Amino acid sequence: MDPQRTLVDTVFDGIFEMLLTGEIPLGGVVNEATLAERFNVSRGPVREAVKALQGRGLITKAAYFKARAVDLNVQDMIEIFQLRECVEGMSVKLATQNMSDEGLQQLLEDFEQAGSDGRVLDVHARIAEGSGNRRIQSLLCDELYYLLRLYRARSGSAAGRRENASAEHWQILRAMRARDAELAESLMRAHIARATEALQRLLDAEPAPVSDTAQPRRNRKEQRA
Amino acid sequence: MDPQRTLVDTVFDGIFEMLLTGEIPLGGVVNEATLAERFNVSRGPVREAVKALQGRGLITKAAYFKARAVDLNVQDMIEIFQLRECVEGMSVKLATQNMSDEGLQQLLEDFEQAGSDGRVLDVHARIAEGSGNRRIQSLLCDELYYLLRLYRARSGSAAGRRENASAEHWQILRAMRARDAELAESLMRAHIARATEALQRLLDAEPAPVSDTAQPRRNRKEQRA
DNA sequence: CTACAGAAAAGTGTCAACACTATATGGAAT
DNA sequence: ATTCCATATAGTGTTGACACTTTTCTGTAG
Repeated sequence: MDPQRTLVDTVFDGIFEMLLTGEIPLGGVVNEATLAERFNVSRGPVREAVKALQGRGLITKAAYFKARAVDLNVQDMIEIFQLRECVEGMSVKLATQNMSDEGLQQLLEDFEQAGSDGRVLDVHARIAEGSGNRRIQSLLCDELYYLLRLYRARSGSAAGRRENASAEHWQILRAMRARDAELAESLMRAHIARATEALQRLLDAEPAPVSDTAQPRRNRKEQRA
Repeated sequence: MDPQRTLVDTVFDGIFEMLLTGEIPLGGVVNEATLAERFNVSRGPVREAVKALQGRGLITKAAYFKARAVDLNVQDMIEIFQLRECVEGMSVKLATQNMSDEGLQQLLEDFEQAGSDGRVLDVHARIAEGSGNRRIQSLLCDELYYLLRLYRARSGSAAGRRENASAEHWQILRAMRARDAELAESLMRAHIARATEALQRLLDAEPAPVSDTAQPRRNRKEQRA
């Protein structure tokens, strides 16, 4: 009666964990046979898990070539935050229009309870849920979520998290309660744009990225999609 | 030396074609063994292709349950267009800021050449390319592209395509040439929002969706994620 | 006739072996 | 020493068989 976890799910989580801890370095190769042995499964489930991770953008791979973990640099994060800026903006706009008074009240109370830090990301997830748009919710909470987690885990977790984020969240929630969708969207976009700017400064200051890639010497045919 | 097509790619395209033509009806079941026989391959490649299609949102599936083709209704399309509205807006904003004068000039000329209709979607793709944000480009041109194509193919292709889209495209391109990023974004968002409104009218008028699902009777345990 | 339980059938998940491709190795020619 | 080619090795792609779960079928009790 449990949601029936298959081996692919286990291996998927396992590989993601290995990425988080750095057991698989960013940009490092991902060997099917090794992983199969590691998890005591056949190569089949590993292949499917790798393909799923590929779909989430965490692993890159071309036919007959070894798979590599994604090499997250600051530029990539900036692009992700640019995408988040507009989507989170639309998310809060729709949520402001669609959420019930009760739901909004609940959200405010829960946020008050949780305290300033701790579960900052939860606010964004709750808003995405309230948007009523499942595709936006999936994009923010599933697809981009893994990339953000991975980056924060491997980059010292400082980047992206900021001091006055909590105050900005309060501003957004107030705009939502006032049912001012346009304002809420503007505030949210500014909220995320500020994080993007922090990344931009990081990029200007430090040319060498977070990656711990053991850059292999390029082989003849490797310049392929 | 070719980009090395694997059987998974072939089957992926084949299944997508079957969805476009309606050989697999929307919401219909997708049987691994049948498809394997159809394409003269083993079930392995089929499984991986199905998983890839699942990643693109074209097929839904839970462990040990039969896979089903997505059942695209108007509500789903509205949600996709809401997402597109904000992302295409950001896309054109970034493109206006980042594209070179030469690239922009080229884009204008190509659009003039192509005539009013024909390759309307190409403009959006070119702009996404010019945004310099690979994640936005991938979202618009890869992930959402398949869903749009499928919907247009199976819904009589009328919805989403509008008469004065070409004029609106010209407006956007003019704003880009004037390097007015804010205006370009506003125009693009309005451009797509108009399509969303058309869908909204469709939803109000016609409660019965496009789907040709042969709704199977619910089984005991099927209420699962 | 309907509802339920158990057995049969169909379908999905997993595995281990084999086929194909890319990478690494070693030697010959320059 | 360096470059090139042939060969060996490692790794990925594919397959068919088997294990597990779901779905359907069938008979029985109410």
